[in-house]
Amino acid sequence: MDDRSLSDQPISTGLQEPSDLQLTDKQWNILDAALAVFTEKGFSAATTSEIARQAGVSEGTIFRHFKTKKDILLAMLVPLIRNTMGPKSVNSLTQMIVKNENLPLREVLLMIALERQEFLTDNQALLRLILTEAQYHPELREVIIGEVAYKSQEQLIRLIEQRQQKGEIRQDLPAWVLVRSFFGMVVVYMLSRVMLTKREAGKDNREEILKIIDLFLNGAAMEK
Amino acid sequence: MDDRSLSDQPISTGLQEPSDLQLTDKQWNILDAALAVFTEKGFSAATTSEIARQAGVSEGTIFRHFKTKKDILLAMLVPLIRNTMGPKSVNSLTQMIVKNENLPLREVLLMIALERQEFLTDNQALLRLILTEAQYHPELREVIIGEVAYKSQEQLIRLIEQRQQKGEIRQDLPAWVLVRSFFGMVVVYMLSRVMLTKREAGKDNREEILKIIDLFLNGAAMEK
DNA sequence: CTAAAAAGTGAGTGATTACTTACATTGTGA
DNA sequence: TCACAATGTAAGTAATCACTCACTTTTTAG
Repeated sequence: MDDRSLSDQPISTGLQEPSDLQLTDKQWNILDAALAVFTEKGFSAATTSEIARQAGVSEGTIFRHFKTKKDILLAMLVPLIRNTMGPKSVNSLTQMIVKNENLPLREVLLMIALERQEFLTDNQALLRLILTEAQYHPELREVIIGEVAYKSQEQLIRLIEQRQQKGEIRQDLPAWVLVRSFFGMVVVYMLSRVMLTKREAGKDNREEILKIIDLFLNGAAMEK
Repeated sequence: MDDRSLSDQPISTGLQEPSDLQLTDKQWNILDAALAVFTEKGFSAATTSEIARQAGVSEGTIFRHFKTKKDILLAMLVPLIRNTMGPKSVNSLTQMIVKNENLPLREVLLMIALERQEFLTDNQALLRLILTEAQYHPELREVIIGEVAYKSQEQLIRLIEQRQQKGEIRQDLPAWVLVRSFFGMVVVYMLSRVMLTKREAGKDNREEILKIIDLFLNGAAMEK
């Protein structure tokens, strides 16, 4: 009925990770429904009665398992970030970096950008919810920064420093400037693609991403 | 009492622009209070009674002037974007571009980045509100894209094409790739600066921005 | 000055909210 | 089989919500 349900989302298996094994089927149903309702309406506009309806349980059952509405949000998002989004992001970066040490930087960056794009389009609604609610729930903000942002940046810095040592890229700029700049170029490209245009996701934009990588590597200035 | 009040915000004069002259003092008070409450709690969690309290009027007065709560939000944000944020952004870009046609691109980009940074730090809360609520109110989204995003991009594209014709920068990349990439580098740098670090805004980061511009112009690759 | 219109008010309005409680059902260990 | 705990539920609960209305005050026009 609801195609944004947790079970259809690429990220869904997150709630079944080790540290969440104590979750029963019913609790999982509730969090599944909560994801759908929260992503559609936002935390404040979502109601516990609608979550109950979509989960197929009574409202009392919800409050048997979760003390407050906010608890539902955090019980859903924090493990999702900590156990799934975070490791998924960081590990795929780590793998791509160590497995392709001898590939040209250009190729590695393309792989990273494409993987990032897939992740972003697959989990659009969820990411929007997380970033929106991070404004109002500091616990969320800390988990995102600590488990995803910081660790991902760390991996990319490793890649850059690896290539700096090989003499492939400039050593007169700190690695974090290169990392954040590349990240910014790619993410803003993808966001503006989604927001400003009607083009379908994942359609023949490999060439465009290659242009951005070209720009990142060779710069905008005319060659002398 | 509330240091986020409209009258203290750099953008505040927006509501007094020509097309809003029909606003009375009381209406202005209400929108001023609405800005404070909406930015603090978000649209859904904000209550009309608190807006009334902060505006120093009764709740009935609010609904005498605005039909619904959503009307308050739009009556506040749409003119703010259309009459102030939009023109301010676009005009300052236009001026910097035409006034400095003979300055090195590096200098012009620095001016643009610094001006952007000032705008962003001065209007942080307001921008957060706008981007958050744009998710749920398509009218807002359209105004932002049409009045700010599209027109700003247009100006930057003009700058890039101007410099492409002068042979200063590469002509084998479409202007929009250069524009969005530069924008992404700068904005993500600023956001990560605000979110990940504790550094005070506007403090000695001129050098860092210059590094980003250097990267944009000359690329990450080792010079051959 | 006056009368009508506009603006302001605070006490409602019914609907809805997150959450509770009293009770029923189910699962479990001996 | 039975006692008891865990789980589930529908009908609450008080609070709060956006919004209205009957009425007073202020502004305006002739």
